[in-house]
Amino acid sequence: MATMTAAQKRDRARAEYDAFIKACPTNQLLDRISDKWVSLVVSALAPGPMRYSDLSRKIAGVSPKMLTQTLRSLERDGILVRTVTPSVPVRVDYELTPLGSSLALLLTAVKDWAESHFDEVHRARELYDTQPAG
Amino acid sequence: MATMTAAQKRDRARAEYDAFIKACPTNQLLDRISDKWVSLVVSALAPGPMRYSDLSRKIAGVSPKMLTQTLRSLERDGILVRTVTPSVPVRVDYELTPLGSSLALLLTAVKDWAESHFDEVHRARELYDTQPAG
DNA sequence: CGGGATCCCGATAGATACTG
DNA sequence: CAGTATCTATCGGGATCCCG
Repeated sequence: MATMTAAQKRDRARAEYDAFIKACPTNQLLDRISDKWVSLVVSALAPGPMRYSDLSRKIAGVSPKMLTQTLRSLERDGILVRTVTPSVPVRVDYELTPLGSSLALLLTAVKDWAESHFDEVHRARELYDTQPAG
Repeated sequence: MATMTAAQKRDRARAEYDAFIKACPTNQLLDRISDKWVSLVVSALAPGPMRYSDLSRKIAGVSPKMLTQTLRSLERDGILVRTVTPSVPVRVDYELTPLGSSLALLLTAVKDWAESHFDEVHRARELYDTQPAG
């Protein structure tokens, strides 16, 4: 059993760590924001409501599965609302909630940071890449 | 070949879309921020420099591989600096750069948003989950 | 039109073991 | 102590088919 000690210690550490992560709202929402499609959907909806097919056209590279999946999770989180109009061909509209709009603002802040520091990062990368191995 | 048309169309769309993504600094940095370990490392280093082993202890659930990988990419991006002290047991310190500190600030903003809206999201989720299927 | 269900694959996180 | 190398399990995500 002595050989498992280290692994088990880390296991326990991870358990505590996981609890921390779960308890921490930041990380919960961080991986929501981080999701590639989430930011695109939120940005796409920021100007106003859109239909499903409009979204899939505007976002272009997304598969129906991921679009639906993203929309559902965002709906669940109260980021947007889904409105079904039972016309002959069903019509579904998606629209940001106030919460969603505030998320859009946060994403804007991230975007601003990214844009204002992008060249710095870029230069750092080039410098790093030209370094000799040692 | 006619059967591939739809897929190929989407493929081309994805290609253009990918180009857009690559050109857009926001997305580049967004998936940096979004990375689970990045936020933890940056937060850990915010108060001051730390050694490799200190980091691995403080962050707890991380494997050496991921820690190194994360540290390297952050170093490359100019978020932190790596200082090697060739003592008898080698000593390596990691420290945030000014750029890294500004990233820490951004993460704080994200954290603030997350904390102030977490209960909203939580309520939305509960509401959503209690909805009957239809 | 707007999805749900299913299968499948490539990427990647993480464990483990070894090295300077 | 500070990593590196390798292998595997997991999973996001795309393709496809089908339903309401």
